[in-house]
Amino acid sequence: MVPYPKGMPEPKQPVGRPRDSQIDHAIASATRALLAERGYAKLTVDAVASRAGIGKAAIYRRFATKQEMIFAATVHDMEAQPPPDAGSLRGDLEAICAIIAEQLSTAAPDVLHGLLADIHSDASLGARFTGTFIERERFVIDTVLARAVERGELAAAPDSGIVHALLLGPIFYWLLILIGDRAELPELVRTTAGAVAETLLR
Amino acid sequence: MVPYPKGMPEPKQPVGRPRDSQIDHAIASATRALLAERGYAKLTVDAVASRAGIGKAAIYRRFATKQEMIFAATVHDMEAQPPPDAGSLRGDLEAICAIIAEQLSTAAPDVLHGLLADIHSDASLGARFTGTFIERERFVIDTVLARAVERGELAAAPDSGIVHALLLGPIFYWLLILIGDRAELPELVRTTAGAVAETLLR
Amino acid sequence: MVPYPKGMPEPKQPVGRPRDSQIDHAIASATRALLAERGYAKLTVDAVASRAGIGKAAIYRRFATKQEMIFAATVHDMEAQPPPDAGSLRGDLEAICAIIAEQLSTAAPDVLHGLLADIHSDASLGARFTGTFIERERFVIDTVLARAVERGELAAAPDSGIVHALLLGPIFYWLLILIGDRAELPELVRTTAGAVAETLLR
Amino acid sequence: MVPYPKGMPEPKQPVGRPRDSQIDHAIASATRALLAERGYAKLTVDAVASRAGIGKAAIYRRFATKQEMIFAATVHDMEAQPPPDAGSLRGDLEAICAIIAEQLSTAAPDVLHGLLADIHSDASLGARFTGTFIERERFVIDTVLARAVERGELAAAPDSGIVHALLLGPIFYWLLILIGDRAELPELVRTTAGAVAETLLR
DNA sequence: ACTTAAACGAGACGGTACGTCCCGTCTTTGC
DNA sequence: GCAAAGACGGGACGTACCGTCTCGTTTAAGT
Repeated sequence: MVPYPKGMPEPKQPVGRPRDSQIDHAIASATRALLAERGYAKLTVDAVASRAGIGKAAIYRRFATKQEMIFAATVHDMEAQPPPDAGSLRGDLEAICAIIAEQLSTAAPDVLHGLLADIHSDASLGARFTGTFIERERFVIDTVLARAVERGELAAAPDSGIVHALLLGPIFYWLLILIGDRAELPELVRTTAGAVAETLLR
Repeated sequence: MVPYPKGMPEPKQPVGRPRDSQIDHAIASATRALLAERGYAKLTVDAVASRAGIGKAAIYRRFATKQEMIFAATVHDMEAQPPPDAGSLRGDLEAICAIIAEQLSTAAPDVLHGLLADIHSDASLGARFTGTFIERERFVIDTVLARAVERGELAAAPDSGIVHALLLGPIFYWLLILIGDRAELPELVRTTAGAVAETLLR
Repeated sequence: MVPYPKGMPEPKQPVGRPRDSQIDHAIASATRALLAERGYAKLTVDAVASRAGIGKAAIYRRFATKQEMIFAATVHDMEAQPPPDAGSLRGDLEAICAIIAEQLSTAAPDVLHGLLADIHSDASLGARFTGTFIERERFVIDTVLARAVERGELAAAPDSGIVHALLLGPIFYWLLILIGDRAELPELVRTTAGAVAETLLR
Repeated sequence: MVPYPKGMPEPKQPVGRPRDSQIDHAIASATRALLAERGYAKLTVDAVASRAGIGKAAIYRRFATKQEMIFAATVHDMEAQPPPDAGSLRGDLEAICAIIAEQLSTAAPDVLHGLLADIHSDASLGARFTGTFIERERFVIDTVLARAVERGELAAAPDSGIVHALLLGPIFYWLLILIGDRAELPELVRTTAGAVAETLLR
């Protein structure tokens, strides 16, 4: 995630005291710790500043809003993954699914819901979310489908939106709505990927 | 949905002026109207009271928190649907899927996300959500699967949790994450139900 | 004090169930008890009704406002005293002073201040207060002064307003502002009456 | 009056943004203006904040309750007056009396009563009131009496509490209870001071 | 070494909404 | 047909956060 969404059109010659990168880490750590301790709804910016031993201004110098701060602290390590290449459509789908399941599992459901709610309460945040997370997955799925066409597994690439929903929906539903047992995730991943693969392959 | 979550375990002999059921409706209507007009994040209790032409106390007499109020107003008319009986597993699954898609479509994504976030930020609300919406769907799915076993379509009923996720996950994902075009919902429903049916029937 | 300030221009033929006079006492008792326990500022009508074992409507059927209720409960037994006749101006003044001191001593300072504040926050209440309590005292003082003129102690009756203030002011100040020891009241009464008498007699 | 009754016993090194003293004045001004316009009973904290162009938090950062705020705003400019020295007991007493009459005349009776009621409904406010206003007057009276003893006017200083009540009681009674004409105040002051002086001088 | 511009901790600021409390009125059911 | 019980509209209270804004101090880079 971009650490300094505020400002910085061109990397102009810095003047004055530079930002302390330790503070970046302190903010992220404090945010994650407080999310784990008290949950998304009870997280306050003052508490983060206090826990991190810094002033609120240091936070708002880096992030425009509380939501940006949380976004950066939580999705920070969700680095973009290159499209998997397992050699078969089914293998690729299962890999995509497994990676998402793995990434989503690291956060508590209330945090994910809070984040999603905040994202969808504001059009510009929603656009950023779509432009990064959603587009990234769409690209991965498109790539995998294109390779399947190249390999001759598929005659033509189907609507990738629907494949996206079929493939990732069950994982989200399991983790966010059913709050299901994470031990069963591997089975769910396998079943989901299998169902999608068979449907696509007719 | 239970209209008076506050108090009253046994329906004891009422004394004093009874609650005005018109106010129940006025609260729910005003809440829904304001959610539609201004969105979940900008809904205030004062605005609901003002719009409904009542005092705030009448709201807090019925609901312990703003979240309870919204919960009641939005999940209120999601009346339980009896399990469909289309004569075939595939038909039943498609019917379940279509009903959920229909119900979810009536609410804006930001409302659904706000609701889910609030539900999962509070244990008691979460329990009530699970106890109503989730259990209700689980029962519907279990019934449909049992009938398929009776008809000989299935040898044994599979894990209904996973079926639940496979069947409803894509719809949620489409509406809540992808914010996809609702015109494509029928196709998504058909595809999803088909995929699940084929997977179950091997 | 007038027990039923609401309604009742003429004592017309009562229709229906008559008011329960026990309730009058219950209200007054509960009011006095709660004033003693929690003070004027924390007295609520609901608490009085609850303590008296009656409904709030029974209170508001008798008194137009909370203030009227307290007024009735606290100044109820301040029956009008006839002007004293001790045979001398000084004796009369001391008697007036002593009676007021005695009556004021029965109430806590916070109650008196609360009452006075409520009285002066509303013009109509203020008028009623002046029309009863103040006029009554003025009449007593005028009578005593007139008798002193008759007896030849005074050449002419002085401005009774100033005598009023000189005579009762120190008592009020002692009890309401200084919150002074009530054991010293007799001495204060004697000194005050003496000073006023000597001033009037030159 | 102490501007910041909340916290801070020793004047330790201030950290962070200091309080804006303009806001202190704005609060006091707005409070006084609204008291004059709408009366004590109809004064609200929101109205004060709005009139002063500040947030409610700025008020509650300075004062624990609405009452503290009003207390500070109204007793604020009653600056302590040094004991008068007119050369005679009678002259001094009349000066004391006149100063009090002057100060009390600036406020409406409903404000004074409201203030007194609030002061006596709370022990801590009452203590502060006694510790400032009452003690200050007591000191002035003690000083004047001591000087009269030095001058040989009095053999020994009498009980200053009783002198206090005799001297200021009539003024309070006239302004707060009788709501008497302020044009007659000078005469009342002269008469009262004269009566007290003659009584003390035998 | 000295200037300067920005970052820093602390916390006050305007604003908004929350959930509570109480007043005086209204509406049931039961005696 | 009045009384208790208690719901009702209205409105103020004091609290909690948000995102911004001073304060006085600290830290580098550039003179």
